[in-house]
Amino acid sequence: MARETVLDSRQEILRTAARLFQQRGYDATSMNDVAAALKLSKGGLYHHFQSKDEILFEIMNHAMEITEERVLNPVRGVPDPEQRLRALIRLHIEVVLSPRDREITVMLHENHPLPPSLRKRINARKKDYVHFLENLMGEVQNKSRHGQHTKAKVSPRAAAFALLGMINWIYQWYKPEGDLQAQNLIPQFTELIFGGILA
Amino acid sequence: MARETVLDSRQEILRTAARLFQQRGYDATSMNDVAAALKLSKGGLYHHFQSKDEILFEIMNHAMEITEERVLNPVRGVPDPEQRLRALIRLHIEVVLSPRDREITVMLHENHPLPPSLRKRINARKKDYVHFLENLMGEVQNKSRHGQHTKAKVSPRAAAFALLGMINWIYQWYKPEGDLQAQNLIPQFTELIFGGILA
DNA sequence: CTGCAGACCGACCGGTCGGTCGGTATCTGA
DNA sequence: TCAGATACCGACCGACCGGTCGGTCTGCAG
Repeated sequence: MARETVLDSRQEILRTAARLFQQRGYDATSMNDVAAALKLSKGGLYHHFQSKDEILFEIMNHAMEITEERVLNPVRGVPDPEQRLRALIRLHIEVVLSPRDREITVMLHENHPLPPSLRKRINARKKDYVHFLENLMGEVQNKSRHGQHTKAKVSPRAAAFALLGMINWIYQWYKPEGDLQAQNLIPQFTELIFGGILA
Repeated sequence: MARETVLDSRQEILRTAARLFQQRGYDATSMNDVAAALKLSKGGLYHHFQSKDEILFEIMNHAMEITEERVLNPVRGVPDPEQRLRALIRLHIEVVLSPRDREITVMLHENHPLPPSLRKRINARKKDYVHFLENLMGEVQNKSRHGQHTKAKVSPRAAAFALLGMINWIYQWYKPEGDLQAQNLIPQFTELIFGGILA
């Protein structure tokens, strides 16, 4: 029981910290702010985490685990490459837009403050994602033009970075009350990518 | 003559500050750092600028002027919508990747630290750019399917945000020594967008 | 030669930051 | 019941932050 409550405390701290970091930015959020939002003293907060860096790292690591579980794992189960890419686009957009998963936005925006050793570990996980997407792009292109001897105009790598940019930039302009919402966004970005990589 | 040297000083400070802000981040760069890089004391630095915020605002404003002069103005001179969009993509990518224009990256990344009143002024200029691009996307689509009664699958607005995301995200992963350089990037992103919006 | 203005210095200010620490309240398992 | 572990408090630290200020140096106009 003790073990679980310890983990629960850490998780709750991370959730609150992620919310504040997303709203005000990492540097502009003090440990006092985080503690106060949890109705805790700063000393109490340092009982659970060694440093502010550790909190940021755990948030980012959690963000990578969220992408793993909510995007990559479901997607791996889709046999057809084209459907797999369609699923990835949809799930990735949903994760970025999910108000529940503020860790994602923090991970996308706050890489500077992390000390180099921790940043490398996050970047390694990001690179795995890029490679997965790059391979998937190649598969979709190969399958679509199987038999034909034409070559795709857009390389899988460029297409992967383009898609990541489109989606990961959403948090910079998206307003939930705006006229461009998730339901419109998913099919449109999907069409755009498929039209682009199969051209 | 005096007037010009004053402006030169301010410009040189802004250039150096932009470089440091881009490398270490705005919050992580102290006014002492900026002053030291200019071989100046902090007091001397405050002779030219009233606050750190003012420096950041001027950098961002300068970034918007760079886009105006190096992207929008040249592009406005292109009569054909399709060629206009092609030019915009190329010039926008070149500006983002130009090592000389570090202000752009700072503007893309550091919006949080700006006080609300100044941030609104920057955001207003950004919105103008989005609207310009949105209209251009619509023009290209209309011209391409003139006579046909089909409707484009991707709205101009979604396409505009997608393109901005693709390009503005580049600074997050681009390595000048990498295998994906500006010369490869420009035609590939161009193909991807045209394939996508005309699909 | 003089006097003034702009450029600049460096000591200093109040405040805040991340982080520490000694001590206490609370809970748990034997 | 009681000992020990865990959770937590709140005062505190040194460093550093953005910003100020009195004063000095220098170059130019009259």
